[in-house]
Amino acid sequence: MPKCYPTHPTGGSHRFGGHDGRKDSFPEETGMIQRLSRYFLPTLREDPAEAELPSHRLLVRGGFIRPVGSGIYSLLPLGQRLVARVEGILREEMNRAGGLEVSLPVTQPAELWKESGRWDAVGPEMLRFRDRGGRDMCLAMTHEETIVDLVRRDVKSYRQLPLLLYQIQTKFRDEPRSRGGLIRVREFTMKDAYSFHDSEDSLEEYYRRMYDTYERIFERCGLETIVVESDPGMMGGKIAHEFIAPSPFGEDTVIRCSSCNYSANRQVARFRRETPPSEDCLPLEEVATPNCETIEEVAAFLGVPKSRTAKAVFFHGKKTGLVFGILRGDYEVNETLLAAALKEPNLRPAHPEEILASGAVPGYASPIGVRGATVVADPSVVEVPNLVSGANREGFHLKNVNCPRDFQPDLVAEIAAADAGLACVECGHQLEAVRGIEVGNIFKLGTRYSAAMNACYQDASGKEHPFIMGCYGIGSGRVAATIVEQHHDKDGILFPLSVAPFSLIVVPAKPGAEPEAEEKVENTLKSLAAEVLWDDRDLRAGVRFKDADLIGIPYRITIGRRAKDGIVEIRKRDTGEVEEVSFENLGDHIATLLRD
RNA sequence: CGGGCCGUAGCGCAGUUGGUAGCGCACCUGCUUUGGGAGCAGGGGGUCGGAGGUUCAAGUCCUCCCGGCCCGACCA
Repeated sequence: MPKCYPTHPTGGSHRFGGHDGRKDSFPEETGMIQRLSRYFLPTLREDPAEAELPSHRLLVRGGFIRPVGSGIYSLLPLGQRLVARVEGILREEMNRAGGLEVSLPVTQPAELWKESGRWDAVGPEMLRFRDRGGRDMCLAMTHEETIVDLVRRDVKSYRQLPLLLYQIQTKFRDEPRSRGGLIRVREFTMKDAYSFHDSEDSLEEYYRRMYDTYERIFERCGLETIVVESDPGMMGGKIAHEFIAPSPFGEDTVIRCSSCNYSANRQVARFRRETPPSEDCLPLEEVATPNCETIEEVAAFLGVPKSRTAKAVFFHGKKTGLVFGILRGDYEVNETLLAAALKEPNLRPAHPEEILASGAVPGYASPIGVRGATVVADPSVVEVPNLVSGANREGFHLKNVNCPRDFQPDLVAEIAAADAGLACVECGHQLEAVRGIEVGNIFKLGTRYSAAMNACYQDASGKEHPFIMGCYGIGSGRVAATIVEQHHDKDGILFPLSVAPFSLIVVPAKPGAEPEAEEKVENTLKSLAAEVLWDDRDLRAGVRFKDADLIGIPYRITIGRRAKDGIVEIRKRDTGEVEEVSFENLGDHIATLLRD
């Protein structure tokens, strides 16, 4: 018999980037039954040593992903199917919202980034290199510049607006610290969308639409999320929201009110300061406080509550120079709020020499007598009388410091970080803190990029205006990993049906032992067009049950003991409940299960 | 970029006062097993992260470098 090579059913390599299912959820494979003996599923019996997060552990162990370098992963067939399912949902919902799919390059010339000003503004997280002609290039970490360039060339009239374009594309950010498997990587795939408008109202309409679309997307993915106000950061927008999936291993902290619906990323969260005690201003007094360099030590030494002390924090801004922040001793500074108050994009902790040069003494610092620093005071120190503060002299503090009698801040702004237990800025009720993973974000960009890059349309009177823009991102790999974070147990993953790489796994207790039963089940599944993994491996049933549990396929059909009576078992992965179903009822039964 | 831990077979690990490399799982062969990670027998697989040094002799001691993980700084 001549050896022949099967033609690949999908033909050619139309999926570039490797992570980019261009079709919705494998339609060409609908109804497929994949023999596990012919699949590539290297599961591990033991947890990989370096993995800490459940999703990292389970995705490596379950044969979904393998590490290639720091923050760089390959997707194996099962992982690729998982991500493709997530991306299928993203694509369906973006299309439903009126989005048009495009594909922008990952490798980009520096010119576009120089036009927007981000070539210099963005730090080492952008990977830069030169091509053979010596031209500056970079790997895209986001695509505002490219999309603006695309649109400005061919969209000239308000009649072409609004326009919503999106892509599902690889991005590269050279994170200083990648971690947690697919949760925080350097190379990742993201659904990013950009909208173009001729009015704020139109932007608002689309922003709202994307907000609703995101809620649908995460619900379909089986993810619980909290929507919060967020910091526009380097995107330079005005209004932004993040979708945070609660998880004990999340890197973001959501501050939210348990009474009203206030919620915000801790980076921008506000809170209501307590009403300050009303006291007469007492005379300033210097007291010796040897070896009291922290608020705890000073408060304990002098026997005053921390809330009656003032804490000094020092930063250095590129534009501002030395920044002296002062807030109530029991609060923590929020660097994001401080930077925003100063309109200072580049804030870093100050070096000791810089602090000393201003006349302030670290550990014993107060704004009194400090020169050459921008003093930013939180309202808490402005309102509270008779505070304990440093004397700018080693080993001494001042009692009864009062603002503005003793010092006059250059700026009064809320720079204290909100935290659990403080009062809600809206209703005064207690705030709570929740850890979570940011799975999506939406920004109102305004004209930040269109103005810088001279991307304009003409209005009805022929006048030119820069596009008003919004942008909307969801990391597909991160969503996949977050689903695992929210859906697993001690035995493995519990995929929601909507994103499961396969809907069903068939495990014959002894493959080949009941050929008629296997054939009946196979024909039934084919007629249902279900996506099925069929575990025909020559392994003990127990091993295959363990693997089935590990990889989280929602339903398992076991062909076993009662096959000769015309009965198989259907086991639900998440509840473990088992039903016995006859061959005659199998089709209807599974159809019902897969419909929900 | 700072602090901590760690690099030995595909995975998980052991390796004593320095003496020429091991265990479990996985893999290959055979037999027995077969509904929750089987048993026996045989077998393959290692530049011990890399470079330099000390030594008669280095997985082990010293120096430098590289990589990984965790915490922090940073970031969306």
